[in-house]
Amino acid sequence: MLPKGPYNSGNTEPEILKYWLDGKFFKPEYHPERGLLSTEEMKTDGREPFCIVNPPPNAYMRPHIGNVSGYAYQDVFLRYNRMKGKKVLGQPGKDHAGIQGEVVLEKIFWENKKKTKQDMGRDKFYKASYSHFLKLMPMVMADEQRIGLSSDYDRNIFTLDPKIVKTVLGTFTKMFEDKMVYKGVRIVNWDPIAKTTLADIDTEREERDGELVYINYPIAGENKKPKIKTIVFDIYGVVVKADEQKTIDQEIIALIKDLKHQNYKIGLLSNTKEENLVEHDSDGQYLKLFDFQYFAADTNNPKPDPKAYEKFEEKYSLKPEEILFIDDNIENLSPAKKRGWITFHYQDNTENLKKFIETGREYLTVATTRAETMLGDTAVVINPKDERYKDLIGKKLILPLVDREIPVITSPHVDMEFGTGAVKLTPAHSMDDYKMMNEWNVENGEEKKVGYINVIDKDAKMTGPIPEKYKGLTTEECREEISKDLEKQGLIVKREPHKMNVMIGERSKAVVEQIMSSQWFIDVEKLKQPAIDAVKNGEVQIHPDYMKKKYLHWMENLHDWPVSRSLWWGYRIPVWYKGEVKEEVNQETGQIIETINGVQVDGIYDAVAKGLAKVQIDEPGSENRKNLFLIPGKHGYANRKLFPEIKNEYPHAAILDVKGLDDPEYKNYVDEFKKYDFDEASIIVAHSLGTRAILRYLLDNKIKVNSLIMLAPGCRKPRSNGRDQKYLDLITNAHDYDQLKDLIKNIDIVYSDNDELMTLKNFEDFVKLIPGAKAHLEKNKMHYASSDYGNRSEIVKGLLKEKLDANIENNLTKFTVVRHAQTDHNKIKAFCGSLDPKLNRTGQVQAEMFARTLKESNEKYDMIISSDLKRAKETAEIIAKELKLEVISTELIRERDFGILEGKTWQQVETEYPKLAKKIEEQYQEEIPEGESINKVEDRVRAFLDMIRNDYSGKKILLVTHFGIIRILKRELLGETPEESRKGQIDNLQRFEMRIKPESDWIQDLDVFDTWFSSGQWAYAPLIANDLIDTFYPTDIMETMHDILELWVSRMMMLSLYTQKKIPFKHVYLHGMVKAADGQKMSKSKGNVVLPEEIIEKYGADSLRLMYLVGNKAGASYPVSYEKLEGYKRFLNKIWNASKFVLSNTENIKPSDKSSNKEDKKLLRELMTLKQTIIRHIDNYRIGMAAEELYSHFWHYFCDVFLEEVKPRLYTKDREGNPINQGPKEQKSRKEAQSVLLYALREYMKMLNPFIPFITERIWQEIEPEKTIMYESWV
RNA sequence: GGGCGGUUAGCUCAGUUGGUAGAGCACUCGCUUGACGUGCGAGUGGUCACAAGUUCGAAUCUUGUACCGCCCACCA
Repeated sequence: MLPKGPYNSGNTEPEILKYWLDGKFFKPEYHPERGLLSTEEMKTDGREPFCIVNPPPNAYMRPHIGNVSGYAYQDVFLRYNRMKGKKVLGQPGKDHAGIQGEVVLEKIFWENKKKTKQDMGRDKFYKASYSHFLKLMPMVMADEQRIGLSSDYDRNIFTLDPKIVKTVLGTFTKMFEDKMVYKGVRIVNWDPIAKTTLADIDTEREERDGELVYINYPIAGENKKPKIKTIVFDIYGVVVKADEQKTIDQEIIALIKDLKHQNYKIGLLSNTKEENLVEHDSDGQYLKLFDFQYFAADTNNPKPDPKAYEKFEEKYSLKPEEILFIDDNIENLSPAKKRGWITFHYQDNTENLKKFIETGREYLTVATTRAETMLGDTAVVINPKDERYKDLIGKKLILPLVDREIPVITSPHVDMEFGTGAVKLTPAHSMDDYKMMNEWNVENGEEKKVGYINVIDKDAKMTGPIPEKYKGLTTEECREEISKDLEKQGLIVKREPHKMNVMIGERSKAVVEQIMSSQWFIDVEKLKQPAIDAVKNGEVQIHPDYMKKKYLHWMENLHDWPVSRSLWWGYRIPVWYKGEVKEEVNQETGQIIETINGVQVDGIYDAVAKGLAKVQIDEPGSENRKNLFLIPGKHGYANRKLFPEIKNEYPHAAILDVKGLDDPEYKNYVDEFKKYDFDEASIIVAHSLGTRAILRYLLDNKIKVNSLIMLAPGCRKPRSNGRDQKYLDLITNAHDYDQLKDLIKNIDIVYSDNDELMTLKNFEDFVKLIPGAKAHLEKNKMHYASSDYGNRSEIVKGLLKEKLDANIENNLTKFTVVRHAQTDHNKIKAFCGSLDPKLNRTGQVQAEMFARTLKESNEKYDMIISSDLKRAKETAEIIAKELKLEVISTELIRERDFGILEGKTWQQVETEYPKLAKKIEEQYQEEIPEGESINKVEDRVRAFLDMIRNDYSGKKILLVTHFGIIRILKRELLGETPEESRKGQIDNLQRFEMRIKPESDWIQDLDVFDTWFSSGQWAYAPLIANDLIDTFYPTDIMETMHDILELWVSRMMMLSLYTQKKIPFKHVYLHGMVKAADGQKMSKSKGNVVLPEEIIEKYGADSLRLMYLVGNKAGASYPVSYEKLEGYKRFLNKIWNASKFVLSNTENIKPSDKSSNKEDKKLLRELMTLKQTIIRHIDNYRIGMAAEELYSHFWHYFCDVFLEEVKPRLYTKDREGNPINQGPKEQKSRKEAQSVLLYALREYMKMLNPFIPFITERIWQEIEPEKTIMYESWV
C-alpha cells in the first residue's frame, strides 16, 4: 500500500536509487530472466546492444544545469531501449578539463599550499592534480546518479586514466606513421610573461589609446606613381564669407592659393555656391576668392551623394589616381574613397598636407598603429578594386629604415576606406596579415610568394634581420624609436589618435604578441572527407536535422588543426627529442629555425630521420623495453598476428626479419642475429623454429640473456627429409644444456599440446634434458595454451609485461638509506654537523645489531657508501664487516655544518637565539651564521646522486648518512615536499628505501594536446579501456549540447572514422542551452546560476527531468521555469494519488486488457494509440512531444475522464453507507473495471518510466514488489 | 561580412507527411473536498512578424523585407 499523504520525492528518490544500484540494474550484464551475467556471457547473450557514451562532465565540479539536462535526455534513451529488451550500456566518464582544469588546479594549489605549478615541478603537479581530481570524482558521479542517469558507474573512467591515455597517444603515433601530423611554423598568440601560447579563448581584449601613424613607403626606382594633378576640396561650412570664418580657414586658403601657384588644378565639390566663397579684403570689400577649374554641386550635404564623385570625374574626365580629395568631415570621406580617390582629412595639419601633396607621387602611404612591426613587413597590401593604386600592383616598395624591397600585393580583405587603403603586411606578427599572406601565396604560386620575417622574440623584444639599434628593445620602446627615426627622415605624413584593441593574456594580463612558433598540426584533409560523407549519406543522423548544415559548413571549411598547447595538465605529446629543442630566429632571414641538440631540423620527419626524435608512447629506453626482440618462426601465427600486436604495444620492439630460418644453412640467420645487440637486459620472444635458432646462436656466442620466452618451440618429431632433425639438434644436443642455465636467467615456454607435430612428451623431455638448469627451471612457468591459440597471445603478453616490469625494477639503482648509530650528541639531541664525534657504546651495539639483522634477512647489497664523518663511517664499517663488503666514503653526504649552533641542544638554541630558532622552525632554508646553507648541502647531495647515476647505476646500495641528508634525499628521491620531509624525527639506524631511475637522454615534448584531440576519441576510448569495443561500438546515440557540434562532434567523427574505420555513433541528439529564469545566459557574474541540486531538493529529480523534457524540441534553448517545476511536481502528485486510488480499489485483482464495457474499451483503445504515438515520437527523436503527450493523456484523459467515469462502478456503498452495485451485472462490471484499471496503470507506469523513473519505480514496487520496472517491456 | 536559428494567447513555449490554432502559467465564472496540501468543468484571449508566390486550402512549402538571438570571421 502506498503511504498516505502527498508524494515525497525527497525520501523516495534516494531509496529507489539505492534499489537500482544494489540490484545492478544499470549494468548491461543484468538480464531480466537470467539475472546478473558475467561480462563474457553478456557479450554473447544474443540481446541487441545499445550504448551511449556519456559526455564527461568536468571531474572537479558538480554538474551544472546544462550537464544535467543532457543526462535527462540520455537516460530516456537508455531506459527506453532497456525496456525494448536490449543490453544497454551507459558509459560514464569524467573529464580533466584541459586548460580550465589547469587553471582551477593552480588556484587550488596556490590557496592550499601557496605553491605555483613551477614550484611543484611538472611531475609532481601532474600527480597531485590527478589524485585531487580522483578525489572529487565521486561527488560528480553522485550527482549523475541523483538525477537517475542509468549508466554503468562501475565502468566510470577518468579521461586521464592510463588506459585512455594510451589510446589517445596511440592515435597520434598512428597518425605520425600515416604522415598526417607535422610540426610547422605558424603564427601563435604568445604570452611573453607566462611564456606560453594562448588559444583565442584564453585572451581578452582591452581598449587602449593608440596612434594611427601614416608612413610613406618609397616606391622603388622606376615604379613611381602617376602624379597627383587635381586637388578637390569640400570646404562647406568653413569658408563662406571671410567674416564667418570659424577655425583654420586662413591656412587652407593659403594652401589653396599656394597650390594654384604650383599649377595644380583645384576642384570644389560642395553645395556651397561658388559665388559665396569670398574673402573679406583689407578694404572691407568682398572679393571673389577662387577661380575653380572644376566645380560640382554636392546637393546632398551633409550626407554627400555617392554618385557625386562619379559625376564629377565624368564631367571633367579625371583619373581617380590623380586626384587628392580633401574634406572637412571625416564621415564624408567614405563615398569618395569608394570611388578610389585619395582622401585626406581637412583638419590635418596643412604642413603635412602639403608634404603629402608634394611627395605623394613618390610614396605609397600606409597607416599603422604598430610602427615597430614594419621591420618585419614583407609586402604592402591593397584592395584589388582600389583604383588609386591599381598601377602599383606587383611593383616594389622600399621598406624605410631597413632598405628592403617589398612587393605590393592585393587582398579583398583590405578595407579601402580605412587609413589610406594600403596596409603594411607583417605576417609574422598579425593573424590577419598571416592569413592574407597564405591566401596570396595559394593564389599566386611560388614566383610571387610572400614570406614572413619574425622580428619579435619570446620576451617581446625586437630581434631578427633589423638594424642593430632596435635589437633587444621592447615593442613599445621600438615603436617610439621607429616613429622618431621616420619623423627625422620625413616619412611620417600624419598621426591621428586611434582606439585600438589590445590582446591581453587572460591570466597574466600581459600584452599578447603574435609571433611565429613551431607547432604541431594535424593534416585534416584525409580525415574530413569520411566524416562529411557519413553525415551526408545519412549514416550518421543529426537531430535536429538543420544542425546538419552547421556541421557540414564547418567541416567543409576546416583547415589543418593545431593540436599542441603549452600546458601541463593533459596528454603530453608523445614525441621525444635527443637533446634540447630550441626555436631561434635566424638573424639573417627572420625565419624560425628549430634545432635539436644544436642540429637544425626541418620538421619532425626530418628529426626522426636524423635520429634526433622519436614518436612513440613510452619514453625511449627508459623502461628498458628497447631490448625486446621478436623472432618469428617458420609458421604464420606469430608473424601474422601476435608479433604485430606486440609491436603495436611496444613500438620499439624489434621484429627480426629472419628470412633464412628454414634454410638449411644456419649461417644465414646467424648473419641476421649479428646485426642485433642481445645482452643481459634482453627479452627475447621466439616462435617455433626461431626459438631453436636463437638458442643455438646464444649458446655458440655465449651471450647472456635475461629472459627467453619460447613460443611453440616446436619440439617435434623429425621429418623424413632430415632437415627438421637438423633444427631439432640445435637444442637437443645434451652438451648444450649445461650452458643454458648460465646464459639465460629465465626461460618461459608457451606451447599447446596440440601444436603442430608436437607432443607433451617431447616437451617434458626437453625440460628434463637440462639437468644443470633444474633449480632455475623450477621458477619457470609452464603454460598450456588452448589448441586454437585462443589465449596464447594473452599468455605471451602477460609474461612480457611481467618481464618488462622486472627489467625496469632490475635497472633501478636502489638505496637502503640508514642514519648512523648513536653518538653522545644524539643522546642529548644536540646539533651536530661539522663536529665529528665517534659512536658511543650504545651506538656501536646498535650498529652491530643492525648488521646482524641485515645479514639474517638475507638482503644482498652490492656496496656500502657512507658519509666520511666518523659516526657514519664507523657505523658503515661495522655493517660492512658483517656483510663482507667494502665501504666507500664521501664528503658529499656529510651532515650540514650548523655553524654557531653546533653542539647546542634545541632548548639552548631557543634561549640563546630565540629569533633564529623561530625562523628555523618556520623556514627550513634559514641560514645559520657560520653554517652551511641548505642550498649548498642540496647541491652536494645532487652531485652525489649524479655520481651514483654515472658510476653505480643499477646497483643495490646501503647508504649510511645523516639526519639532514636523509631529509634532502626524501625530497629528491621520494618527491616529498619540504614540509613532509621535515615531519617527525629520524632515529639512529632508522632506514628508508629509495630508488633512482636511470636518467634518460630523451626529452619529451613540452606541450600537451588540445583537449579536442583527446575528447575527439571519447566515443571509443572508454570502450577500449573497458574491453567492450567489440560489443558496443559503434554506439547508438551521442547526446550533447548543440554548441559543441562543430568543436566536439566533428572531431569524434573524424578521429573515430580514422582509428576505428567505423562511425562512432548512429545518431547525434543535440539539446538546447538551459537559460536562467530571466531568459539570460547563466553566468556566475550575473548571479543567475541555478544549481540542479537545489531544484532536486525542492521539486525532485523527476520534476526536473520533466522540465527538461516536456514540450522541448531538440536544439532550442529554454529557460529554467519554476512555474513548470511547480506544475510537474503537481503532476507527480497526481500520479501518486491516482495510483493510490487504483491500487486501493484493485487489491487481489489480476490486470486484464479485456472488457465488455464501452468505457473500458475506449480506454484500452486510447492506450494502444497512445503507445504507438509515444513510440513514434521517441523513435523519431521527438522526446518533448512524447513527454507532453504522456503528461496530458495521463492527467486529462485517464484521471479526469476515465477515473471519474469508473468511480460509480467501483463503489459498493453509497454516501449513506447503504450497499449498492450488488447485482451480478454490476459485480461483473466492477470486476472488469478493476482489471482494466490495474492494466492501464501498469501500462502508464511503464510508458512514463523512461521520463520519470523514480516515482514509477516506486509505484511499481506496489504492483510487482519482486521486480524492477526497468526491464518491463511495453514497446 | 559569412553561417544558422527565432518571430504563434498577457508570460514561457509546443505545433513533421500543408486541411477549421495548442499546452502550462496567468485571468474570469461555477462546482468539488473519502485518489489528489487540492482537483474538476466552462470561459476570456491570437488576421500564427510583414509582403509576395505555390496550392482547392499555408503557422506549416518558396522568395523577399524587418526585428531578435547564436556561432564564425573582421576592425591595419
